[in-house]
Amino acid sequence: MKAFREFSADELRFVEQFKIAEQRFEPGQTVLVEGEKSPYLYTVLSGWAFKYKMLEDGRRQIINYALPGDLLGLQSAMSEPMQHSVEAVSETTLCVFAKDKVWDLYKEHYALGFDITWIAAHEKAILAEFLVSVGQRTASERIAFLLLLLFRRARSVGLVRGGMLELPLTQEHFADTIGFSLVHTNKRLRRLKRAGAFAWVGQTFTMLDEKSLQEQAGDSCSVPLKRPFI
Amino acid sequence: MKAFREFSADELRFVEQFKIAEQRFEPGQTVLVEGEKSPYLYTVLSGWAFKYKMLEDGRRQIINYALPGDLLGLQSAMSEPMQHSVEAVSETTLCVFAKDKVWDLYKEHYALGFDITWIAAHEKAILAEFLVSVGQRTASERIAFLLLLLFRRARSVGLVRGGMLELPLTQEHFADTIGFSLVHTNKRLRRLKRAGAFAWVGQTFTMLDEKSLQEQAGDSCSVPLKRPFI
DNA sequence: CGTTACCTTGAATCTCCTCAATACACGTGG
DNA sequence: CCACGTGTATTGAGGAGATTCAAGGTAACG
Repeated sequence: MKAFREFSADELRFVEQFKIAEQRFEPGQTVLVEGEKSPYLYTVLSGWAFKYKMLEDGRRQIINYALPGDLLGLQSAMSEPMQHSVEAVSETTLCVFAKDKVWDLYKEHYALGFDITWIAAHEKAILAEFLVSVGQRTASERIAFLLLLLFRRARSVGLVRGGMLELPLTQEHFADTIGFSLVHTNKRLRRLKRAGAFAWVGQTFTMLDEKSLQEQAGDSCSVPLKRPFI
Repeated sequence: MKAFREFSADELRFVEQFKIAEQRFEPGQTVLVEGEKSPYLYTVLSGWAFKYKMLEDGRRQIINYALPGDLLGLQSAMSEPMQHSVEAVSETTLCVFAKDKVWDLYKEHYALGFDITWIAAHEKAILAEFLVSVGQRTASERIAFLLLLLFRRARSVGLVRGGMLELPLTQEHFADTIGFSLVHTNKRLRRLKRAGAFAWVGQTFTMLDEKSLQEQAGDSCSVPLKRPFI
């Protein structure tokens, strides 16, 4: 849980009493709902979740994925209603914090406050990357880019062993992330598979040629991956 | 410049010595470059700017617009290289801060640190809205949505007088924001104009029927607009 | 008066969407 | 054990939507 930055003894003590509980969510279960205020702030301990927004007619856009170490509910921790919903993909364990102590965190442990800002800025960078992808890249590029991004993020938190990764997402998740229909996503994904830079059978993703995949993504996947906090 | 939150006397004093200078940029001038580190942190005092990323082959995605009150260069203020470039649209005046004092800000004025996090979280919300737009909405919806968003943000900082707004953007900016070609953007924009919810002649945008435009945007334009800091 | 920047429009082509059908794995209940 | 439903993956066909290419128009500016 604290594989990111070395805390001081003081900070450790604070974080420990800041933590309320751990909570488990089943696949498909909703963690947070757009428009509601949550009294809690979460971090992911294990599992995959995703943030999304829906339009009235059912269209869904996945905003970002949450892997171990990521924050959930920062807006609501700042007394704003949630701007998106969050759903668990796999079985997911979250660490629950009391949002009413966030203020104390800034007051008494400014370094932690700085870290939270850093995380928010970092997530902005990821959203910007997604935006470039959805706005400018072709279907194949978007898929390659998303696979690459997820693989690298997963690797950076130790989820990749021997080039293999347990990837619990469906093609529908992919479609709703890259902004194409499920059918079209499927067709382009099949083509990419045949190109051979990766294998994806069942829930097991295997990276075979990362450099090649990066070329198919139109290069540039430049998301920084280290993270300082919690 | 401080139309957002009431500062304490202490905070005011800090912000004033935190501020280094004011700097003016001409239309088209580049403020920050992706990949570089800037020793400064900026806020917009007047004018319009935009944040964007480019792909190698020249495709450009506009990430967000910066209006008076917005922060520029937060990542670089946290010792990270810039994740996007920034360019001035109109003549723009920026307030320049020393990034090496950001740490002091968190240490001695935690409320300001909290505000910065708030701003970052708020911009995440805007990026998420853009992502939904580019990923899910039709061309017409995207244009209507963007017009609505810009109009409301401009209004919230006092740039709208009598339903009229000086809008210095070109259709190319629009195209690169919503993820369509310039030609197609033009055709759909003309149609929207004929629908009559707004007028846009030269650089003058006039809102005629905000509710109607919101309907054409597929409703929901739910971006919060108040802002606490600087 | 020529250049530049921006807006506008048509035609041909290609991408992507929708509809529809099939296939497979899984779990459940008869 | 098998029939059945459900969720996911796959593929084809036809049509809507977007792209590119190309051409023309206007206004501003030196």
